[in-house]
Amino acid sequence: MILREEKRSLRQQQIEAAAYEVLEAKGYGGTSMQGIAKHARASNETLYNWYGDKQGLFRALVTKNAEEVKAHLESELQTDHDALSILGTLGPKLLLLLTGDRAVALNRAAAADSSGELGATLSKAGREAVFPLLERVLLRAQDEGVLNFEHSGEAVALYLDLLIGDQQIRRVIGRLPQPSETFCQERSARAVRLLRQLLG
Amino acid sequence: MILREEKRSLRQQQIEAAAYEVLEAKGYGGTSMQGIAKHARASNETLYNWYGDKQGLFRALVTKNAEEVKAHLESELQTDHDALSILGTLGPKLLLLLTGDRAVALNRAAAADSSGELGATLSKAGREAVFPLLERVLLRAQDEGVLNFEHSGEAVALYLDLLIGDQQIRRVIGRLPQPSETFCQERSARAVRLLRQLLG
DNA sequence: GTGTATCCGTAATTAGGGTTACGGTTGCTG
DNA sequence: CAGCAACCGTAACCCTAATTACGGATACAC
Repeated sequence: MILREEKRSLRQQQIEAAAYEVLEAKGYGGTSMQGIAKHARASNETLYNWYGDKQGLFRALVTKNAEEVKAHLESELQTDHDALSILGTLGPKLLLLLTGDRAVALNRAAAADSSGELGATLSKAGREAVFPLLERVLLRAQDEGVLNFEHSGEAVALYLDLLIGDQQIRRVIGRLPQPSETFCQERSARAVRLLRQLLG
Repeated sequence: MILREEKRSLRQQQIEAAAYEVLEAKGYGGTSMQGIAKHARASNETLYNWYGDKQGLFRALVTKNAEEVKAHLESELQTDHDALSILGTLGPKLLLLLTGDRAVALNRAAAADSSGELGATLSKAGREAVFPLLERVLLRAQDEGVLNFEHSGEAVALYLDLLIGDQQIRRVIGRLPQPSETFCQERSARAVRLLRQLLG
């Protein structure tokens, strides 16, 4: 006997999954509420009742995706491995998520959103949420005597430059395919190696 | 007595300038041929006669912008300064151009273009054209005994990671304002400093 | 079983945009 | 000057999409 709230939540997940399929297949410009409704076997009226308007639906997509990413990465922090091992696990995952089809589609939506709202949401719940996680890891590395830096914020920014660089924008404009897990592992290992050279 | 070709070229520049104004103000999704025509005090018919269709107009914008950027940077290479001085001049300019309003607008257009054509044009005439310029500078730095690397392509990629990092995507999704010239100078200097630490 | 809220499938309304077309004006050439 | 090409300003055609509305079906509560 599923509760009403749970049933609705389940239905919303189905609708949101359908939205991602349409978004990834057709881009933001090619994604209509009607298209999503049809794909999800839902009605326009339900979408508008639940999300308010198109922007509201996309706000929900961005917000929930970022929460999932954050939770996923945060669970990596619950280990008592040493900091560089955590980076070795976290780095490839982060890069893979940020360059995955879903993230690319959401970034494209944000690029097309002239209100700036989706970009703000994407960034606040994305990079800006991940930043303090990474900060904790790098501070742990400093406690362990592996890295040495004065400003933890700058150390994190450097790590992100080395890990991500311009991979995202090149994905978003369609110039890079989705990277393999091997590539992400290698690029993450390179980032850690270079970080140690610079801050070790 | 202006020649007919020159007059047309001049008129095209006016139309393209108007296109940029609309594009930067309203984003790609909010930019219509009618809007550009009106802003440029031109007719739809002229636009379609000269550019073929909307995609053709944007292709021209991307292509011409990239040519200008490349020529601008290439003129920096015609000096016989030492390599790191050239990087000191080239780096800030490149970063400033890549994060300027025009580049951001074009990247947004490319992100919205599901054909992938604008992204390909943007990248081929942008990053992929600048890459060999930078390669020549870094090879010059190696000749001068300042840097030492095995693969010049990797050295250039590292430099771009350090110079640009994720500045572009964050501009494109609306999370960063246009950076100041001072910021670009500082970030360029940091990139050179870190490059020397890693490859010096 | 009855009543009601919710949802689906479908359609309508409104607005906007890509592209083409047209009458009139302008500019150039012979 | 006459003829013609090119361009402007305007409108038309066709299509798409955001949002709202409606009849009917479904599910739930009493």
